[in-house]
Amino acid sequence: MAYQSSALEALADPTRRLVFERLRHGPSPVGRLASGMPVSRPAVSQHLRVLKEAGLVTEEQDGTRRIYRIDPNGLGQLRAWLDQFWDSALDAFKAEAEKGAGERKP
Amino acid sequence: MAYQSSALEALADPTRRLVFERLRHGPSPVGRLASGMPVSRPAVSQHLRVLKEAGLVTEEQDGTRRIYRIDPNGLGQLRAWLDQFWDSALDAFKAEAEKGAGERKP
DNA sequence: ACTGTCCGTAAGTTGAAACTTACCGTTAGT
DNA sequence: ACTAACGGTAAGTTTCAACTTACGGACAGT
Repeated sequence: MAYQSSALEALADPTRRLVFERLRHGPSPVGRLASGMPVSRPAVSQHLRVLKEAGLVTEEQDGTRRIYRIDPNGLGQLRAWLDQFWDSALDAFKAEAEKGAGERKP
Repeated sequence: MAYQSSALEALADPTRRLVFERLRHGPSPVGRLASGMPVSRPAVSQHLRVLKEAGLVTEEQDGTRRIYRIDPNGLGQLRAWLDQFWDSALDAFKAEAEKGAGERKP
């Protein structure tokens, strides 16, 4: 908890979303992620740090490189938060609709 | 489409999330939303505009006030995007796990 | 018509975050 | 040991968004 917020903030940035989407298809070292990106490698590195702190990716060392991959955990928490929100919002919507119908003919 | 991104960016801001969470329990005019908030009423107004442009809330005029309420539409799109992401990420995860198992005994 | 309430918008300030370049440590290969 | 590849971190710049105050327009009641 208080974890979805950082995940939300992490995914808000377009460049970071691009990094994340590249990881969607499988793990990758930093250099490969950065190549073909509109920003420099250090920038990608910094984005990866944010994603990691948000629990959205994990890092694994392999020799001189660091392999990053998506962490289903963080994504799951975000999904849970959204679902909960979705449910209560729909409840409020329904309750209000019924109330409105009651007021229509007083 | 290209709608989840603005929704994501909208919900990334803590104050805006606070506004949105207040609407979670039912519709409200701006003044009531702003009262008891850590920011001024104009600030809340500006946040509501962003939420509206992201398709997360709707606005209805009632005399001199504007009633804001959550728009399930925007929330649904965001949820759909996340679900899709979730699915493909899990697929990649599974595929990689199998590949890893195959490499374990070559 | 006058007054008060409600709220959106304009204009300006400020702090944070997304970049860049430069640098350094670590690992692997020869 | 030397060298090259890989990538994290420091420092500095710049852009942008979140706020403030000030203002004005629309509606409701008297």
